[in-house]
Amino acid sequence: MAQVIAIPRQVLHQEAATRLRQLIVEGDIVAGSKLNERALAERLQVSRTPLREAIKMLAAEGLVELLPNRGAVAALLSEQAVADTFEVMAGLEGQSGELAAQRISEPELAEIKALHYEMQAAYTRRDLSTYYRLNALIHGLINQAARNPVLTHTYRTLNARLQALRFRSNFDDRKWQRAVQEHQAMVDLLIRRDAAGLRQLMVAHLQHKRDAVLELMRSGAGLVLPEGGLQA
Amino acid sequence: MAQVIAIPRQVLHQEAATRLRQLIVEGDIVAGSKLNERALAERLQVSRTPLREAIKMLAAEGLVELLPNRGAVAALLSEQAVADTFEVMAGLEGQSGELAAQRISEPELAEIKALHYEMQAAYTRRDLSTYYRLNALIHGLINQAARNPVLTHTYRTLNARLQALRFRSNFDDRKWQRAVQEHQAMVDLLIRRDAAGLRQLMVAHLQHKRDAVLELMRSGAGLVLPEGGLQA
DNA sequence: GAGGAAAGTTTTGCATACAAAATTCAATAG
DNA sequence: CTATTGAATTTTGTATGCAAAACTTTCCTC
Repeated sequence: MAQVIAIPRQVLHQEAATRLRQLIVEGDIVAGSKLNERALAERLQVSRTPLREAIKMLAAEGLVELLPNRGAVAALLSEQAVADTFEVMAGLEGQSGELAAQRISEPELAEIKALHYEMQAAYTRRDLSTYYRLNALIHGLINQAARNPVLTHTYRTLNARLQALRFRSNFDDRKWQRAVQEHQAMVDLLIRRDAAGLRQLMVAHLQHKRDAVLELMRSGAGLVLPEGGLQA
Repeated sequence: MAQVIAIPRQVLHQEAATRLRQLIVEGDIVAGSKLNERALAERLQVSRTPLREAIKMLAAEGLVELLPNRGAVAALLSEQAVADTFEVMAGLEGQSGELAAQRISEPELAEIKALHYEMQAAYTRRDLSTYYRLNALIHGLINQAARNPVLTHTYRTLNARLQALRFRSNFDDRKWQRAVQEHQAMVDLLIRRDAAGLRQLMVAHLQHKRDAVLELMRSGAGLVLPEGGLQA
């Protein structure tokens, strides 16, 4: 029997959804901007039919807002919506921490420790980009360690909305330092398998992050603007 | 200027999504069954295009599972998936309770009290159907009182998946009685604005509900089967 | 009768065509 | 110059047609 060579090429609407999600989360499509179907279809090299299906999926994920008869826009979060989202994220992170402390394996914990040291190095160098990448990885691993796919999915979906904001909230060095200290405490609590303690810490950690982001939103600074910045 | 008479007729893909969601959540479409596009389009009186868009939305909500090149099926939750979903729901309900205790208004509290008494009446009559309706209303109002639309949306989405199971978990009278007692305690804690207490209680309440549902799933009983039941 | 290939049928996935709604733009009245 | 009306254009929403994949049935071999 001939070996089945599986070409893993996804169906087009999945492919389109993945790429469009990436465009929005990474800020290539600016929050609030209109999604022109013809232009996007051209850009993604698909016809409008699978693209529209992809847009509907992202709308259900909250990354896109549908305006009946007027198409779709990349979701733009109000200050209140950001606060609300962080409030829920704090709960989900708290639960992640609580469950992770109960369920994490030694290899997982070792990896988190290693990433934590790398992150400390990035902090010492004030390398914000690397810091952010490692920070996201650590939070993701803690979430994974909670061993609950529904929690992971819910967490990732909400997180994508926040990432689409493209904020970089630790420009304030005092806050940045506190975040690093909190991360150190997370590792310690994980080692001690202190579920209640880790929950509490992660809720606080997220609240601090929320405060930093809201402060930046209010000041209008810190948001990574697209090429060309804002037009008058 | 002539008054604008808004005919609130939704666009077809929204209409289709709403009706298909209802069909799945209410059990008219059995969990695990295949969604035939032609047949469904016929049933909903739309063409396949908006129906497919609706299916993609429900897939993103977790009510439908997409099988590439093989269409879609109404999501069927494994025992593990049910346990995971309840675990997250417990966290969301706990947070709802915590926030509601801090933010609920007097009229909202009064309405919850009233519904609670009605629910006690339904319990006394062992009127399961009315009990379930009121129970869902009360949980929904507590969630609303938390004043966080993101929390509400997340809660509703996950809840829809569980509702699609069509379980009726309080056949065991002891468990049913405990649930009613817990509801009484919820009202008391809301009156005292005891946020931490209500969080704790609602987490426990959901854990008990999870246990009851899982027990029913394992026994195979208690699930409301479609007309005709299971075929061999 | 079991197993398996091949033809036939159904169903999904995608592109396209067309209708309807919204937007743009120009012309004109005030 | 502003506002408003209405035509022209663009864009969205839906239906349909066709190709490819999956599924079913038939028929043949052993």
